[in-house]
Amino acid sequence: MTRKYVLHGAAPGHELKINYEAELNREQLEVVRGADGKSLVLAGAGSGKTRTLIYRVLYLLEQGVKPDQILLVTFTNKAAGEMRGRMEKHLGGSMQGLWCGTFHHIGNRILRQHAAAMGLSPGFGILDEEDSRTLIKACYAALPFKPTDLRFPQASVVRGALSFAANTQKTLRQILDERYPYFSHLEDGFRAIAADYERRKRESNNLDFDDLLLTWVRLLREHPEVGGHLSEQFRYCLVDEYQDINPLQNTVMELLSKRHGNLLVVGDDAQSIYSFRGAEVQNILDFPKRHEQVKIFKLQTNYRSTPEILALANGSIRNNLRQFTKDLVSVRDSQKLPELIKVRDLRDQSTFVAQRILELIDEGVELKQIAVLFRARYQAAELEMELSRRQIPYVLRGGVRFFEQAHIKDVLAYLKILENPKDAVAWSRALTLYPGIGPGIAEKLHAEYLGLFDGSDLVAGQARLVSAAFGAKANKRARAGIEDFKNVIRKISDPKDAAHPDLLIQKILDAGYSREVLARFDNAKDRIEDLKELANFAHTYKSLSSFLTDLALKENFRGESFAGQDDGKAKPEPDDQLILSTIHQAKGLEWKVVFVLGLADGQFPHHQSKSDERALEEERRLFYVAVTRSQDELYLIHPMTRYDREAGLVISRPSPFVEELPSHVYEGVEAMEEEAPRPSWKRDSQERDADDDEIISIDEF
DNA sequence: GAAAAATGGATTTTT
DNA sequence: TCCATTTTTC
Repeated sequence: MTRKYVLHGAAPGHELKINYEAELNREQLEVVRGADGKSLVLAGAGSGKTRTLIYRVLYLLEQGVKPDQILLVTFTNKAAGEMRGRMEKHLGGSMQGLWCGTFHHIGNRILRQHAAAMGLSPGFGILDEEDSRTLIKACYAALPFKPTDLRFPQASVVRGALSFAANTQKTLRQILDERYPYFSHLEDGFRAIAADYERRKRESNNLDFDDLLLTWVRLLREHPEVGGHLSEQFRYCLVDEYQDINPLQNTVMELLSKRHGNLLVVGDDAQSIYSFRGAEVQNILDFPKRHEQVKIFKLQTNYRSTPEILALANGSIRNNLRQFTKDLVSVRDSQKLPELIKVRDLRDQSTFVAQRILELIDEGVELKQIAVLFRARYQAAELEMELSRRQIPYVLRGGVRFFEQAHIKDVLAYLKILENPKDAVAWSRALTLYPGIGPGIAEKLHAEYLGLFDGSDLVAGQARLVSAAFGAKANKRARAGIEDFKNVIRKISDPKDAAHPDLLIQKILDAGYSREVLARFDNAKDRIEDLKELANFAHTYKSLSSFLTDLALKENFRGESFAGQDDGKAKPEPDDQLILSTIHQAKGLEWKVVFVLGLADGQFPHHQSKSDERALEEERRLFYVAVTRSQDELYLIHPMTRYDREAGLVISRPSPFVEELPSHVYEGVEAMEEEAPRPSWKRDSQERDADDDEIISIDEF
């Protein structure tokens, strides 16, 4: 994709001259030209799904559809970002008003426009998962009984249940029966908390993630004039990764496309891996049943993987019962078989992977064309140490999100107080940083502040807030902290600074938060660096509100630079790095060489999913996703033992997903050390350092 | 009674 | 390592 199509002036579409026949295959061409009305595209892994969607959009533009009449919804920020990037390449830099983003992004944008209709202040804040949990915790006060008496579940469980009900559009009763039968008798408690949670969100002028979608649906349903207008505007609705859409998201799209019926959904049921968020594979399977006259397209040519890799993927996924049958065909030449590597333990797993990667580099493979995938984050820990020892640069995707780290959120809490003084969550977070102040006192202080005046404007109330009288009633131990807090507020309350979030962050650091970091965290230096980076990032924003909103909805990872947002001063990272990623994070991506870790029984599939057939099928789809990321070489690693805290060293069988494969689709290989066996888990670090360059011989059997 | 310190336990995947 | 619960302190 090196050619560019530049749009000009008022009728952008007419400047597009694309040779579709030359750039697309027949299957893709049919979609691009024919997917009007209700259309379902079943796209196999590596079949050029994104490409097809992009060309569909270009085609629509060429037909004279205005960019802002097109709504392209994707599932993750990463997918949205990639789509936007590739589209901009085609369109010469500008999206010309095209709506492209995640559900939550677009919901947010629409709700800001129509806040008044929904009784919201346009400056509403967004609670992330942690904020939401904190607020729910505070709601336990509303319970008619003591939580400990009835072994009432934790806030995260309550949040999970409420969120699941919202996303699946089921009642709390149903969710409790289906997913939390052991809490089924506590429905009243859940309800009491839910009611109080709603109240507190309203009073603090906040929405949580689910509210962005729920309120959007309510807007469409309860305000027909707005709903009609929006449906009129978005003449073409396209949904990517449709297999991961949950009923709530589906409702949004159904409502938006009701008038014109132009709803194109693209997905691969074999890659549905988000049921924990309420996605149901049944949703895509039933799409043709839910609508009349659905056009069904299939993209079954795989451009990514070798026939050998595809054979393994097909051999696995056909064990699932719930699926459309697809017949993926590779266009690539035959190469070597995928390998199943048996290693003794986790340590040997790391050693093997690191060593094989070094060999691949010798063979001329670039690091960035190699990925190591795993089921769960912690599985990468051991490998990370090994890579550091061998000085192999890597990026870990799926770590703690940059913006969700404690120190980042602490600083953001002050900004949120400025932006939305009613935000009780932010007040509590900032105040409880100070010694002597806990949640109880924080809540009282916030109430006192709100009582000072109508609470709508921090700047107006600032004089009273920072006066000597404020907080004088609190107990002695809290006094010093309150004064410190007032001091920070005093420094950041200059209205002139509101347009400069970076300045505000700097002031918060100077006013004492830097000291706080040094006192509280052992890796304080890194964290202060993070905060400076946050300030750099903030520099590109002209208002506090847009900065905060973007952060709440943006996916950004530690170690990843804020791509495209900074002013050319990208971090001095080598651009050739190994990728470590959870399988979930790897969806939609591809690499020449892929290693999959931990293919042992009990690790993958995750042991909790083994009893449930649906869950097991989802795990198998996860395995399918992992395998189909690979273009040329695939290594499945099976650690033959694992260390159990109680039982000691335990033998693990290979993953059932490997055992059920026909034996001709892979080659079994054993990786053993030459020297005498020794129990690796008993060795101390000195010994480990000593044999950095030991050699493993790889013998086929 | 509330906050701080100490202890114990567990850890899938994400907007 | 991070979080939640229990114990200790003010």
